[in-house]
Amino acid sequence: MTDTAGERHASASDVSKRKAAAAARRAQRTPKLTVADWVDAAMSVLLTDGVGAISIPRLCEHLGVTKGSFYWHFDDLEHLLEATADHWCAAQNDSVRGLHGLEALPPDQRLQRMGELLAGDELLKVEYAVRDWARTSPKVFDAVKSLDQRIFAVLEQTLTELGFTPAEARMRAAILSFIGIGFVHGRDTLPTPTSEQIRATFDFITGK
Amino acid sequence: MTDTAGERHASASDVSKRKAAAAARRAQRTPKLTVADWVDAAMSVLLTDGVGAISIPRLCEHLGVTKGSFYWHFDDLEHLLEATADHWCAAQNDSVRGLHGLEALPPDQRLQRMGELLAGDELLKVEYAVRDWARTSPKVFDAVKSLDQRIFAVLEQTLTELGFTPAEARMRAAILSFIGIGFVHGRDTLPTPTSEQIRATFDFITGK
DNA sequence: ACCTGAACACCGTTCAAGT
DNA sequence: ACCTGAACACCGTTCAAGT
Repeated sequence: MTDTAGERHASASDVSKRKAAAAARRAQRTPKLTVADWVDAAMSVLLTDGVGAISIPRLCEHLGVTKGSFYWHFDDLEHLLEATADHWCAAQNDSVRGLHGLEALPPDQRLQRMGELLAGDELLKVEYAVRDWARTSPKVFDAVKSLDQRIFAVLEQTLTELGFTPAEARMRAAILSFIGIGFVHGRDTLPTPTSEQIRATFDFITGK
Repeated sequence: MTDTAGERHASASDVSKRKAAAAARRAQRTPKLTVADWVDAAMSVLLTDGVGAISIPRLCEHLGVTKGSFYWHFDDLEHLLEATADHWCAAQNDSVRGLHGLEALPPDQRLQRMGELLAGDELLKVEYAVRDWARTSPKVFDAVKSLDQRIFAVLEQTLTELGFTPAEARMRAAILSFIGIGFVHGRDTLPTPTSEQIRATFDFITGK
Protein backbone atom coordinates (compact mmCIF):
# COMPACT_ATOMS: atom_id res chain seq x y z
CA MET A 1 0.00 0.00 0.00
CA THR A 2 2.55 2.55 1.12
CA ASP A 3 5.10 1.19 -1.34
CA THR A 4 2.53 1.50 -4.12
CA ALA A 5 2.55 5.21 -3.41
CA GLY A 6 6.32 5.21 -3.41
CA GLU A 7 6.17 3.47 -6.77
CA ARG A 8 4.03 6.27 -8.13
CA HIS A 9 6.31 8.99 -6.86
CA ALA A 10 9.35 7.49 -8.51
CA SER A 11 7.55 7.23 -11.84
CA ALA A 12 8.59 10.60 -13.27
CA SER A 13 12.14 9.49 -14.01
CA ASP A 14 11.13 5.88 -14.59
CA VAL A 15 8.85 6.85 -17.42
CA SER A 16 11.67 8.27 -19.49
CA LYS A 17 13.82 5.21 -18.79
CA ARG A 18 10.95 2.98 -19.87
CA LYS A 19 10.41 4.99 -23.01
CA ALA A 20 14.07 4.57 -23.83
CA ALA A 21 13.79 0.84 -23.12
CA ALA A 22 10.76 0.61 -25.36
CA ALA A 23 12.60 2.41 -28.14
CA ALA A 24 15.54 0.07 -27.62
CA ARG A 25 13.26 -2.93 -27.89
CA ARG A 26 11.91 -1.65 -31.16
CA ALA A 27 15.45 -1.06 -32.46
CA GLN A 28 16.54 -4.53 -31.26
CA ARG A 29 14.01 -6.22 -33.52
CA THR A 30 11.81 -7.28 -30.58
CA PRO A 31 9.11 -4.77 -31.28
CA LYS A 32 6.23 -6.97 -30.16
CA LEU A 33 5.49 -8.02 -26.62
CA THR A 34 4.47 -11.61 -25.97
CA VAL A 35 2.07 -13.06 -23.43
CA ALA A 36 5.10 -14.49 -21.63
CA ASP A 37 6.49 -10.99 -21.13
CA TRP A 38 3.34 -9.90 -19.35
CA VAL A 39 3.27 -13.07 -17.27
CA ASP A 40 6.90 -12.57 -16.23
CA ALA A 41 6.19 -9.00 -15.23
CA ALA A 42 3.16 -10.14 -13.22
CA MET A 43 5.19 -12.88 -11.51
CA SER A 44 7.83 -10.36 -10.53
CA VAL A 45 5.27 -8.03 -8.95
CA LEU A 46 3.52 -11.00 -7.30
CA LEU A 47 6.66 -12.06 -5.44
CA THR A 48 7.62 -8.52 -4.48
CA ASP A 49 4.31 -7.07 -3.32
CA GLY A 50 1.62 -9.77 -3.57
CA VAL A 51 -1.34 -10.27 -5.92
CA GLY A 52 -3.02 -7.06 -4.88
CA ALA A 53 -0.16 -5.00 -6.27
CA ILE A 54 -0.53 -6.36 -9.81
CA SER A 55 -2.07 -3.45 -11.70
CA ILE A 56 -2.17 -2.71 -15.40
CA PRO A 57 -0.48 0.71 -15.17
CA ARG A 58 2.36 -0.77 -13.13
CA LEU A 59 2.96 -3.55 -15.65
CA CYS A 60 2.71 -1.11 -18.55
CA GLU A 61 5.34 1.13 -17.01
CA HIS A 62 7.51 -1.92 -16.40
CA LEU A 63 7.21 -2.95 -20.05
CA GLY A 64 7.22 0.50 -21.62
CA VAL A 65 3.83 0.35 -23.32
CA THR A 66 0.38 1.83 -22.83
CA LYS A 67 -2.71 0.14 -21.45
CA GLY A 68 -4.16 -0.53 -24.88
CA SER A 69 -1.30 -2.95 -25.48
CA PHE A 70 -2.35 -4.96 -22.47
CA TYR A 71 -5.88 -5.29 -23.79
CA TRP A 72 -4.67 -6.55 -27.10
CA HIS A 73 -3.04 -9.54 -25.35
CA PHE A 74 -5.67 -10.17 -22.67
CA ASP A 75 -9.40 -9.72 -22.26
CA ASP A 76 -8.95 -8.32 -18.77
CA LEU A 77 -6.82 -8.45 -15.60
CA GLU A 78 -8.43 -11.72 -14.58
CA HIS A 79 -7.14 -13.40 -17.73
CA LEU A 80 -3.59 -12.20 -17.12
CA LEU A 81 -3.80 -13.61 -13.61
CA GLU A 82 -5.09 -16.86 -15.02
CA ALA A 83 -2.21 -17.06 -17.49
CA THR A 84 0.18 -16.29 -14.67
CA ALA A 85 -1.49 -19.01 -12.64
CA ASP A 86 -1.02 -21.46 -15.51
CA HIS A 87 2.62 -20.55 -15.69
CA TRP A 88 3.10 -21.09 -11.98
CA CYS A 89 1.17 -24.36 -12.13
CA ALA A 90 3.50 -25.66 -14.83
CA ALA A 91 6.51 -24.82 -12.68
CA GLN A 92 4.69 -26.41 -9.75
CA ASN A 93 4.12 -29.59 -11.73
CA ASP A 94 7.85 -29.72 -12.33
CA SER A 95 8.54 -29.55 -8.64
CA VAL A 96 5.89 -32.20 -8.05
CA ARG A 97 7.84 -34.29 -10.49
CA GLY A 98 10.81 -33.35 -8.32
CA LEU A 99 8.94 -35.10 -5.54
CA HIS A 100 8.66 -38.12 -7.78
CA GLY A 101 12.43 -38.09 -8.15
CA LEU A 102 12.62 -38.33 -4.40
CA GLU A 103 10.91 -41.67 -4.47
CA ALA A 104 14.14 -43.23 -5.61
CA LEU A 105 15.76 -42.31 -2.29
CA PRO A 106 15.55 -44.56 0.76
CA PRO A 107 12.49 -43.61 2.85
CA ASP A 108 14.22 -41.86 5.76
CA GLN A 109 16.43 -39.68 3.53
CA ARG A 110 13.31 -38.83 1.51
CA LEU A 111 11.64 -37.24 4.54
CA GLN A 112 14.79 -35.37 5.46
CA ARG A 113 14.97 -34.02 1.91
CA MET A 114 11.35 -32.84 1.92
CA GLY A 115 11.98 -31.00 5.16
CA GLU A 116 15.00 -29.28 3.70
CA LEU A 117 13.04 -28.30 0.58
CA LEU A 118 10.42 -26.60 2.72
CA ALA A 119 12.94 -24.85 4.94
CA GLY A 120 14.45 -22.96 1.99
CA ASP A 121 13.67 -19.27 2.34
CA GLU A 122 12.90 -18.71 -1.34
CA LEU A 123 10.36 -21.53 -1.60
CA LEU A 124 8.73 -20.33 1.58
CA LYS A 125 8.18 -16.88 0.10
CA VAL A 126 6.70 -18.26 -3.11
CA GLU A 127 4.43 -20.63 -1.19
CA TYR A 128 3.23 -17.83 1.02
CA ALA A 129 2.43 -15.50 -1.90
CA VAL A 130 0.75 -18.23 -3.91
CA ARG A 131 -1.37 -19.56 -1.06
CA ASP A 132 -2.60 -16.04 -0.43
CA TRP A 133 -3.45 -15.75 -4.09
CA ALA A 134 -5.34 -19.05 -3.96
CA ARG A 135 -7.99 -17.31 -1.88
CA THR A 136 -9.22 -15.38 -4.92
CA SER A 137 -8.19 -17.63 -7.83
CA PRO A 138 -9.95 -20.99 -8.25
CA LYS A 139 -7.26 -22.13 -10.68
CA VAL A 140 -4.44 -21.40 -8.26
CA PHE A 141 -6.53 -22.93 -5.50
CA ASP A 142 -6.83 -26.17 -7.45
CA ALA A 143 -3.09 -26.22 -8.10
CA VAL A 144 -2.30 -25.71 -4.43
CA LYS A 145 -4.81 -28.37 -3.52
CA SER A 146 -3.35 -30.99 -5.82
CA LEU A 147 0.15 -30.14 -4.64
CA ASP A 148 -0.92 -30.59 -1.01
CA GLN A 149 -2.54 -33.90 -1.81
CA ARG A 150 0.49 -35.06 -3.74
CA ILE A 151 2.74 -34.26 -0.80
CA PHE A 152 0.37 -36.02 1.55
CA ALA A 153 0.41 -39.10 -0.68
CA VAL A 154 4.20 -39.16 -0.84
CA LEU A 155 4.41 -38.86 2.94
CA GLU A 156 1.88 -41.61 3.49
CA GLN A 157 3.68 -43.90 1.07
CA THR A 158 7.05 -43.19 2.67
CA LEU A 159 5.76 -43.87 6.18
CA THR A 160 4.19 -47.11 5.02
CA GLU A 161 7.56 -48.18 3.62
CA LEU A 162 9.08 -47.37 7.01
CA GLY A 163 6.86 -50.07 8.44
CA PHE A 164 3.87 -48.20 9.88
CA THR A 165 0.39 -49.65 9.63
CA PRO A 166 -1.91 -47.89 7.11
CA ALA A 167 -3.76 -46.04 9.92
CA GLU A 168 -0.53 -44.97 11.60
CA ALA A 169 0.99 -43.87 8.31
CA ARG A 170 -2.10 -41.83 7.46
CA MET A 171 -2.18 -40.06 10.80
CA ARG A 172 1.51 -39.23 10.74
CA ALA A 173 1.33 -38.08 7.12
CA ALA A 174 -1.53 -35.74 8.06
CA ILE A 175 0.45 -34.41 11.00
CA LEU A 176 3.49 -33.71 8.82
CA SER A 177 1.33 -32.10 6.13
CA PHE A 178 -0.37 -29.75 8.57
CA ILE A 179 2.96 -28.93 10.19
CA GLY A 180 4.34 -28.06 6.76
CA ILE A 181 1.45 -25.76 5.91
CA GLY A 182 1.54 -24.28 9.39
CA PHE A 183 5.24 -23.67 8.97
CA VAL A 184 4.65 -21.73 5.75
CA HIS A 185 2.07 -19.49 7.41
CA GLY A 186 3.45 -19.34 10.92
CA ARG A 187 7.08 -18.57 10.23
CA ASP A 188 6.57 -14.91 11.04
CA THR A 189 4.37 -15.27 14.11
CA LEU A 190 6.12 -18.15 15.85
CA PRO A 191 9.83 -18.61 16.61
CA THR A 192 11.55 -20.33 13.68
CA PRO A 193 12.72 -23.75 14.79
CA THR A 194 16.42 -24.48 14.46
CA SER A 195 17.44 -27.23 12.03
CA GLU A 196 18.27 -29.29 15.10
CA GLN A 197 14.69 -28.88 16.33
CA ILE A 198 13.35 -29.75 12.88
CA ARG A 199 15.37 -32.96 12.87
CA ALA A 200 14.15 -33.84 16.35
CA THR A 201 10.58 -33.27 15.23
CA PHE A 202 11.00 -35.57 12.24
CA ASP A 203 12.55 -38.25 14.42
CA PHE A 204 9.70 -37.92 16.86
CA ILE A 205 6.92 -38.16 14.26
CA THR A 206 8.61 -40.97 12.37
CA GLY A 207 9.02 -42.89 15.61
CA LYS A 208 12.76 -43.13 16.02
CA MET B 1 -14.84 -10.32 -7.61
CA THR B 2 -17.75 -11.84 -9.45
CA ASP B 3 -20.00 -11.41 -6.45
CA THR B 4 -18.97 -7.77 -6.24
CA ALA B 5 -20.50 -7.37 -9.67
CA GLY B 6 -23.59 -9.25 -8.52
CA GLU B 7 -23.73 -6.87 -5.58
CA ARG B 8 -23.78 -3.94 -7.97
CA HIS B 9 -26.52 -5.38 -10.12
CA ALA B 10 -28.78 -5.95 -7.14
CA SER B 11 -28.26 -2.39 -6.00
CA ALA B 12 -31.19 -0.81 -7.85
CA SER B 13 -33.77 -2.24 -5.48
CA ASP B 14 -31.39 -2.27 -2.52
CA VAL B 15 -30.88 1.44 -2.75
CA SER B 16 -34.52 2.20 -2.15
CA LYS B 17 -34.61 -0.25 0.76
CA ARG B 18 -31.54 1.42 2.23
CA LYS B 19 -33.09 4.84 1.79
CA ALA B 20 -36.16 3.64 3.63
CA ALA B 21 -33.92 2.20 6.34
CA ALA B 22 -32.05 5.47 6.59
CA ALA B 23 -35.32 7.37 6.89
CA ALA B 24 -36.44 4.88 9.54
CA ARG B 25 -33.22 5.41 11.45
CA ARG B 26 -33.81 9.13 11.40
CA ALA B 27 -37.38 8.66 12.60
CA GLN B 28 -36.25 6.24 15.33
CA ARG B 29 -34.08 8.92 16.95
CA THR B 30 -30.82 7.26 15.88
CA PRO B 31 -30.06 9.80 13.24
CA LYS B 32 -26.29 9.70 13.65
CA LEU B 33 -24.04 6.85 12.75
CA THR B 34 -21.29 5.89 15.16
CA VAL B 35 -17.82 4.52 14.50
CA ALA B 36 -19.06 1.20 15.85
CA ASP B 37 -21.71 1.04 13.11
CA TRP B 38 -19.06 1.35 10.41
CA VAL B 39 -16.84 -1.19 12.14
CA ASP B 40 -19.71 -3.66 12.39
CA ALA B 41 -20.51 -3.21 8.72
CA ALA B 42 -16.84 -3.74 7.84
CA MET B 43 -16.68 -6.87 10.02
CA SER B 44 -19.70 -8.29 8.27
CA VAL B 45 -18.20 -7.77 4.82
CA LEU B 46 -14.84 -9.10 6.03
CA LEU B 47 -16.32 -12.41 7.08
CA THR B 48 -18.47 -12.76 3.96
CA ASP B 49 -16.04 -11.75 1.22
CA GLY B 50 -12.66 -10.97 2.75
CA VAL B 51 -10.74 -7.73 3.32
CA GLY B 52 -10.56 -6.93 -0.36
CA ALA B 53 -14.33 -6.59 -0.59
CA ILE B 54 -14.52 -3.83 2.00
CA SER B 55 -15.25 -0.74 -0.08
CA ILE B 56 -16.68 2.61 0.92
CA PRO B 57 -19.62 2.51 -1.52
CA ARG B 58 -20.58 -0.95 -0.31
CA LEU B 59 -20.58 0.11 3.34
CA CYS B 60 -22.46 3.30 2.48
CA GLU B 61 -25.17 1.33 0.74
CA HIS B 62 -25.31 -1.02 3.70
CA LEU B 63 -25.75 1.90 6.11
CA GLY B 64 -27.91 4.10 3.91
CA VAL B 65 -25.60 7.13 3.75
CA THR B 66 -23.29 8.77 1.22
CA LYS B 67 -19.53 8.67 1.06
CA GLY B 68 -19.14 12.06 2.70
CA SER B 69 -20.51 10.54 5.88
CA PHE B 70 -17.73 7.99 5.91
CA TYR B 71 -15.11 10.70 5.67
CA TRP B 72 -16.56 12.55 8.60
CA HIS B 73 -15.92 9.50 10.81
CA PHE B 74 -12.61 8.38 9.31
CA ASP B 75 -9.64 9.95 7.60
CA ASP B 76 -9.55 7.18 5.01
CA LEU B 77 -10.22 3.49 4.38
CA GLU B 78 -7.01 2.54 6.15
CA HIS B 79 -8.27 4.11 9.38
CA LEU B 80 -11.56 2.22 9.21
CA LEU B 81 -9.60 -0.99 8.76
CA GLU B 82 -7.45 -0.04 11.71
CA ALA B 83 -10.51 0.60 13.88
CA THR B 84 -11.93 -2.72 12.72
CA ALA B 85 -8.62 -4.34 13.58
CA ASP B 86 -8.76 -2.80 17.07
CA HIS B 87 -12.25 -4.16 17.50
CA TRP B 88 -11.21 -7.63 16.48
CA CYS B 89 -8.13 -7.44 18.68
CA ALA B 90 -10.27 -6.62 21.70
CA ALA B 91 -12.48 -9.64 21.00
CA GLN B 92 -9.34 -11.64 20.46
CA ASN B 93 -7.96 -10.56 23.83
CA ASP B 94 -11.15 -11.81 25.40
CA SER B 95 -10.69 -15.22 23.86
CA VAL B 96 -7.06 -15.18 24.97
CA ARG B 97 -8.43 -14.53 28.44
CA GLY B 98 -10.66 -17.51 27.65
CA LEU B 99 -7.47 -19.47 27.29
CA HIS B 100 -6.49 -18.25 30.71
CA GLY B 101 -9.72 -19.66 32.04
CA LEU B 102 -8.64 -22.98 30.65
CA GLU B 103 -5.66 -23.02 32.92
CA ALA B 104 -7.98 -23.99 35.76
CA LEU B 105 -8.71 -27.28 34.03
CA PRO B 106 -6.56 -30.38 34.50
CA PRO B 107 -3.83 -30.46 31.81
CA ASP B 108 -5.20 -33.23 29.59
CA GLN B 109 -8.74 -31.80 29.44
CA ARG B 110 -7.18 -28.41 28.65
CA LEU B 111 -5.60 -29.76 25.45
CA GLN B 112 -8.77 -31.50 24.45
CA ARG B 113 -10.66 -28.23 24.92
CA MET B 114 -8.21 -26.24 22.79
CA GLY B 115 -8.59 -28.76 20.00
CA GLU B 116 -12.36 -28.47 20.14
CA LEU B 117 -12.16 -24.67 20.08
CA LEU B 118 -10.12 -24.81 16.90
CA ALA B 119 -12.33 -27.38 15.22
CA GLY B 120 -15.38 -25.10 15.40
CA ASP B 121 -16.34 -24.06 11.89
CA GLU B 122 -17.10 -20.45 12.80
CA LEU B 123 -13.78 -19.82 14.50
CA LEU B 124 -12.00 -21.42 11.58
CA LYS B 125 -13.62 -18.97 9.15
CA VAL B 126 -12.73 -15.97 11.28
CA GLU B 127 -9.17 -17.16 11.72
CA TYR B 128 -8.80 -17.69 8.00
CA ALA B 129 -10.14 -14.24 7.10
CA VAL B 130 -8.09 -12.50 9.77
CA ARG B 131 -4.84 -14.27 8.97
CA ASP B 132 -5.28 -13.27 5.34
CA TRP B 133 -5.87 -9.73 6.44
CA ALA B 134 -2.71 -9.83 8.58
CA ARG B 135 -0.70 -9.85 5.36
CA THR B 136 -1.54 -6.22 4.71
CA SER B 137 -2.24 -4.86 8.20
CA PRO B 138 0.67 -4.57 10.64
CA LYS B 139 -1.76 -4.09 13.52
CA VAL B 140 -3.67 -7.27 12.74
CA PHE B 141 -0.38 -9.00 12.14
CA ASP B 142 0.79 -8.07 15.64
CA ALA B 143 -2.48 -9.30 17.14
CA VAL B 144 -2.23 -12.64 15.33
CA LYS B 145 1.38 -12.93 16.37
CA SER B 146 0.70 -12.38 20.05
CA LEU B 147 -2.22 -14.79 19.90
CA ASP B 148 0.00 -17.46 18.36
CA GLN B 149 2.65 -16.92 20.99
CA ARG B 150 0.09 -17.00 23.76
CA ILE B 151 -1.25 -20.32 22.51
CA PHE B 152 2.26 -21.68 22.20
CA ALA B 153 2.98 -20.63 25.79
CA VAL B 154 -0.19 -22.28 27.11
CA LEU B 155 0.64 -25.48 25.25
CA GLU B 156 4.21 -25.50 26.52
CA GLN B 157 3.05 -24.91 30.09
CA THR B 158 0.43 -27.64 29.84
CA LEU B 159 2.88 -30.18 28.46
CA THR B 160 5.33 -29.35 31.21
CA GLU B 161 2.61 -30.02 33.75
CA LEU B 162 2.03 -33.35 32.07
CA GLY B 163 5.58 -34.27 33.03
CA PHE B 164 7.62 -33.59 29.90
CA THR B 165 11.10 -32.14 30.17
CA PRO B 166 11.41 -28.48 29.07
CA ALA B 167 12.95 -29.47 25.69
CA GLU B 168 10.28 -32.13 25.04
CA ALA B 169 7.49 -29.75 26.04
CA ARG B 170 8.82 -27.04 23.74
CA MET B 171 9.09 -29.36 20.74
CA ARG B 172 5.62 -30.79 21.22
CA ALA B 173 4.12 -27.35 21.78
CA ALA B 174 5.71 -26.18 18.51
CA ILE B 175 4.33 -29.22 16.71
CA LEU B 176 0.81 -28.61 18.01
CA SER B 177 1.03 -24.89 17.17
CA PHE B 178 2.09 -25.53 13.59
CA ILE B 179 -0.54 -28.24 13.22
CA GLY B 180 -3.16 -25.75 14.42
CA ILE B 181 -2.10 -23.04 11.97
CA GLY B 182 -1.79 -25.62 9.20
CA PHE B 183 -5.27 -26.85 10.02
CA VAL B 184 -6.69 -23.34 9.63
CA HIS B 185 -5.07 -22.92 6.22
CA GLY B 186 -5.20 -26.48 4.95
CA ARG B 187 -8.77 -27.40 5.74
CA ASP B 188 -9.83 -26.84 2.13
CA THR B 189 -6.89 -28.48 0.41
CA LEU B 190 -6.46 -31.53 2.60
CA PRO B 191 -9.06 -34.04 3.80
CA THR B 192 -10.60 -32.83 7.09
CA PRO B 193 -9.64 -35.24 9.85
CA THR B 194 -12.46 -36.87 11.76
CA SER B 195 -12.77 -36.05 15.44
CA GLU B 196 -11.56 -39.60 16.11
CA GLN B 197 -8.40 -38.84 14.12
CA ILE B 198 -7.96 -35.55 15.94
CA ARG B 199 -8.13 -37.34 19.27
CA ALA B 200 -5.65 -39.96 18.12
CA THR B 201 -3.29 -37.18 17.02
CA PHE B 202 -3.50 -35.50 20.40
CA ASP B 203 -2.85 -38.77 22.17
CA PHE B 204 0.12 -39.40 19.93
CA ILE B 205 1.71 -35.99 20.43
CA THR B 206 1.05 -35.95 24.15
CA GLY B 207 2.62 -39.35 24.45
CA LYS B 208 -0.24 -41.52 25.62
C1' DA C 1 -0.54 -8.05 -35.88
C1' DC C 2 0.53 -4.93 -32.28
C1' DC C 3 0.12 -0.62 -30.22
C1' DT C 4 -1.39 4.54 -29.16
C1' DG C 5 -4.60 7.91 -27.30
C1' DA C 6 -8.74 9.36 -25.87
C1' DA C 7 -12.81 8.10 -23.72
C1' DC C 8 -15.93 6.31 -19.77
C1' DA C 9 -17.34 3.90 -15.42
C1' DC C 10 -16.06 3.10 -10.81
C1' DC C 11 -13.69 3.82 -6.25
C1' DG C 12 -11.00 6.71 -2.96
C1' DT C 13 -10.70 11.28 -1.32
C1' DT C 14 -11.82 16.33 -0.65
C1' DC C 15 -14.62 20.03 0.46
C1' DA C 16 -18.13 23.54 0.42
C1' DA C 17 -22.70 23.67 1.71
C1' DG C 18 -26.72 22.00 4.22
C1' DT C 19 -29.42 20.60 8.81
C1' DA D 1 -22.08 17.46 15.08
C1' DC D 2 -23.28 14.77 11.15
C1' DC D 3 -24.34 14.40 6.52
C1' DT D 4 -25.21 15.59 1.23
C1' DG D 5 -23.59 16.48 -3.43
C1' DA D 6 -20.43 17.71 -6.58
C1' DA D 7 -15.79 17.54 -7.77
C1' DC D 8 -11.11 15.26 -8.98
C1' DA D 9 -7.41 11.66 -9.40
C1' DC D 10 -6.62 6.96 -10.37
C1' DC D 11 -7.48 2.20 -12.26
C1' DG D 12 -10.04 -1.07 -15.27
C1' DT D 13 -11.95 -1.37 -19.72
C1' DT D 14 -13.26 -0.07 -24.60
C1' DC D 15 -12.42 1.31 -29.08
C1' DA D 16 -11.26 3.94 -33.14
C1' DA D 17 -7.22 5.05 -35.31
C1' DG D 18 -2.29 4.44 -36.35
C1' DT D 19 2.02 1.54 -38.13
